[in-house]
Amino acid sequence: METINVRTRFAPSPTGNLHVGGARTALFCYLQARAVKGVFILRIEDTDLERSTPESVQAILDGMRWLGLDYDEGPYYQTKRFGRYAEVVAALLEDGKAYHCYCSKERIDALREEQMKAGVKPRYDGHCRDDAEPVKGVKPVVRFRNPLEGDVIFDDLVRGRISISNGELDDLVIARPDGSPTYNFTVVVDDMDMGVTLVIRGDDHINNTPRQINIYRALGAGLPEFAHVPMILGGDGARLSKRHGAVGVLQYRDDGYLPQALLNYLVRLGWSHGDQEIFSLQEMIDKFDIRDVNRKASAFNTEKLDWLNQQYMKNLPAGEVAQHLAWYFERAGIDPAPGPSLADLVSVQADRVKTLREMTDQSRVFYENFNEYDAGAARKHLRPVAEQPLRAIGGRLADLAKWDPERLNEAVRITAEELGVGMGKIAQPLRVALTGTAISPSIDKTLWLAGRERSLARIRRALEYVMARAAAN
RNA sequence: GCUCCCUUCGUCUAGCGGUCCAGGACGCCGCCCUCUCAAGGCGGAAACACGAGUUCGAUUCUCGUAGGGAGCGCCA
Repeated sequence: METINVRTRFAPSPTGNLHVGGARTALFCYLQARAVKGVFILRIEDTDLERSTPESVQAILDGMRWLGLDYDEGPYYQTKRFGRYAEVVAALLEDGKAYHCYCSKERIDALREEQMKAGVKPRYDGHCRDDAEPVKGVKPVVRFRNPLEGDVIFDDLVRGRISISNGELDDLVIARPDGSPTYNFTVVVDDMDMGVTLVIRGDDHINNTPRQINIYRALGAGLPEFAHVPMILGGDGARLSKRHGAVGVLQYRDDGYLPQALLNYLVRLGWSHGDQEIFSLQEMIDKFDIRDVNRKASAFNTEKLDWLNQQYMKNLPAGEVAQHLAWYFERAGIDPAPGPSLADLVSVQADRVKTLREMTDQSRVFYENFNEYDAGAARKHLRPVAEQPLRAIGGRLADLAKWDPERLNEAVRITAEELGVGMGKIAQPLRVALTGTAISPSIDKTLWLAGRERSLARIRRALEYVMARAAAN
């Protein structure tokens, strides 16, 4: 595997958005290719015309790009390769390695039902396998002539040796009456034509592998290596589905996660490197080996993703995080121009929130005016006793030479000392005055982000509120 | 039903016969810090599914049992 040009591929079918399970498979394919300086191919398996949609194709492409999983070849589309599949089917037919089958769906269904009832594995009985009579008016399907005897054995890079008897397999349909090819056939032709040397895919395909291997052999093609990675389950241990909420990669983007964080979370699902939790993309590439992947399905845990996301928000350069944040601001309709730089904002907010979306929501107040005070916060902190502290700090701030966190902190501290009260007596009313709520960054940082003009105006407004309230009593 | 596969704290995992009365991380609990919320520091509770073997010795090897997953399409 490490000696010659490794070629991996990610081959999703565009019947929905790129979900986290697929994204992790794509990540593994990507990492393995990069780790050995191989080639990573993207192929869209869109032979199911009924369920494939252009929107899904776009969602997959967008998801890949957002994650930064760039591919070296593709995207290839199976729908553009129908001519090639027909050619291979014809060759197989010619060689007697496939045959026409005229059995009706009704017959097949009845057969299956019978077999299930008899307690055996349902499979095609080979009715048309040998010299079947063409049935007038029936367009036949093409079936692959699977070997009757022997076992198919392969050494899966993550599962180890897997063996299944040909007696368990049947003659699968490789082309429908209209000539369109089926999945198990197209993958083989594509992987062969595209020179794929390592097939990494979900372990829901493990049962398909033996029959695909038989097709490779019939085609006289060399076998790629296989690595079947376990699935990702929902937080409740059940198979991941829409009822688990966010399953699409782009949903995580919309919810405020950094692509680095999601990638980091995903790579640690089923893979590890000692006790290390945080991996840059480069570290993943350097340390990843598909053979180290676990066999067990793992449950998706949003709390840990949240933690990772915060780690990234805190530790990435603020300017880099700010670039992502700008996207959320735009989406939320916030103009960043009248407020602090987004990098400054990130440096203050990163360790207080889990997502960029939360950061956006909690930062609006530094860019736009708020309409009213949070009722509970105002009741508790904007009381008549707050008048003196607010006046004192307001006066001191107005004269402050330079508006930076150090000086601001000092101003609040000195004011508290002069009034002979604790920091909280100044900070809390001030916090509510500045943000409308009792929750915000430390008071010096809050002042800093709000800026001089805005802060002074809001202190005046709070004083009016306090006095009006006093007068009302 | 049949075939294939899986099984260490709630979750993600380390462990590749003795170093394990099982280590790390998230979460949880407690304490500290503190102008709110966080972040941070310190500490704590928490797991080898079960039963037989093999072995001087099994979390680690083998076989069963139980539980779970996937597949059995003219879907991919």
